[in-house]
Amino acid sequence: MIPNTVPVNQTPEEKFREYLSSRVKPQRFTEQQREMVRYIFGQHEHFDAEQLMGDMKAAGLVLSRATAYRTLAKLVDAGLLRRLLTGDKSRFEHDYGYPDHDHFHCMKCNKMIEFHLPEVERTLSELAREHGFVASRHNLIVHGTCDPCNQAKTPRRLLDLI
Amino acid sequence: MIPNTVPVNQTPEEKFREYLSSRVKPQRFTEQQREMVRYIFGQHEHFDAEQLMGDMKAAGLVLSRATAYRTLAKLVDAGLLRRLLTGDKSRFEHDYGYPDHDHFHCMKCNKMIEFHLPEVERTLSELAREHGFVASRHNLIVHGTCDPCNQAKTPRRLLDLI
DNA sequence: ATTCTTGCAAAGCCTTTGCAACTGC
DNA sequence: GCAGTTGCAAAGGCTTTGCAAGAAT
Repeated sequence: MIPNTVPVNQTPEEKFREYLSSRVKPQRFTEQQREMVRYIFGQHEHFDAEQLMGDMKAAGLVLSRATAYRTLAKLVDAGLLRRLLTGDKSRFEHDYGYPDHDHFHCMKCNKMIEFHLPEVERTLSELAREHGFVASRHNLIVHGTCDPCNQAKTPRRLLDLI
Repeated sequence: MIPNTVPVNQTPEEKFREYLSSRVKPQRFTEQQREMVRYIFGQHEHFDAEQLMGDMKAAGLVLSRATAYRTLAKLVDAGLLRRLLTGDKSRFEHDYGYPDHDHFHCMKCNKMIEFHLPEVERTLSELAREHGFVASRHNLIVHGTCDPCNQAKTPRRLLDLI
């Protein structure tokens, strides 16, 4: 449904280096940052800070919580990652080298299904223009339950019984 | 652009009472809850928990933080309020008696501008159906800067100078 | 009377930050 | 060597929760 990639002419690592060095106040590219970028772009799941640290630790890569958060913020700012607002904590996904898309979020299994609706985006930017609003990005998540979870037909839980 | 209200046949207070008494385990309607419902539906701004408590206190109505949060959760569950995910904290707005809509969120002045695009909703539910996804609600926020803030033309701040 | 709600303060959770040691450039 | 980065632990901001006292049904 969504093509897997968009052609890019730099690796995520290169793009990040470029971002860092182009700052008014140049920033440094460290080993921890390199490991994070490589690990993150070596897979394609949505993740949150805690998951990332856990997975990297399991892969023998260690970094402190502080560095994880600090670097994630830079990666978002650099346009390499996109931050998703799902309610509680921040979740991240690839931005660079991956087409724009929105999500279905399954409230049962927590899975995120990507989709892309160009006409919706066109409609939105048109409306924004009419309002004199300068749109920079949007966040669209449709909450519900996914097909597998619906098929499962688990007897619904009576939340009020407690 | 958006009609101000949708016809409803119960006051918010009545609807909340009904919700409370229809629970498997009936809940009680207290004075603090009544004050909250009346205060909230007596105005029409978007608000967060802290603002609500501050405003109510200024109006001579007191309630504890715990009660504010607990009641807001019930009001959302009852379909009276809608919870908006703007990133940091939860913001709320009327749901009952107010048409579905989405938002432009101004990143400079924090204002939220409402809009309603039926065709977008139609497109989304169609796509959901195709995926076997059962959608229950969605959250769409377009971030950017609003017309007044754009007109203001304040010299842009060099965030990197620090 | 029973059972839910309140208020307080403490704890929880995610995220940020001060500071000394460290490292990229 | 200078200036930015790391790691630790502590603090921060928003939200939830345990518990005893109070209130709704």
